[in-house]
Amino acid sequence: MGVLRHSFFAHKAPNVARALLGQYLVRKRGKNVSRYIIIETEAYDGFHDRASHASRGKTPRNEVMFGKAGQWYVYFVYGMHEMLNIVCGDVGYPSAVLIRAVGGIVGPARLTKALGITRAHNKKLASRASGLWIERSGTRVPSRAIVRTPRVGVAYAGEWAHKKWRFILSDTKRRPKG
DNA sequence: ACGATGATGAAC
DNA sequence: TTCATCATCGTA
Repeated sequence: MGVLRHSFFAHKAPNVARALLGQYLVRKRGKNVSRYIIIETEAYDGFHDRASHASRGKTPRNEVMFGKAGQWYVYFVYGMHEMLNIVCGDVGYPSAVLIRAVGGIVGPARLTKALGITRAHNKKLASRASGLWIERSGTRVPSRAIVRTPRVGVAYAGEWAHKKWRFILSDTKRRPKG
């Protein structure tokens, strides 16, 4: 399936976060290519979202969030963990989606560790050239398969903390009882 | 429940 | 230059 590019990401982060569920995160290391279905995301959107790094203006760390959609934003936190985000929205409008979990790997720090993603990917385009990209899945995700919750670890963010900007692809393997 | 572990940004 | 904070995780 096709590589997702700028036009997919140039929208508001919550919409992109939801649309990413069921798509494939693809990692190429050497000659080995692995695909992982995206099952959990979080949106960080705009100047006023107090949970977002961008809420205190542009800084050296977060400047990629203000740039063109479709770039990776990878940052270091807690002295040991790397977090993988994809930049969204229009140039000048800071937003990004944190990829928190893929099939078989749950947790944003576990994900980057397992796939060998580091700050070296920061500001790189999500493309084959960077060895890390996203491909469209053929199958449609019905909205009833998506669970929305508040974001994790942002209790400090006041009223922004309870926005339901975390999107989870619920277990589809169950069939309706009948 | 808590410590690991270091970059970041704001204050001074 | 110092300091509190941090989009987490493993061990207890």
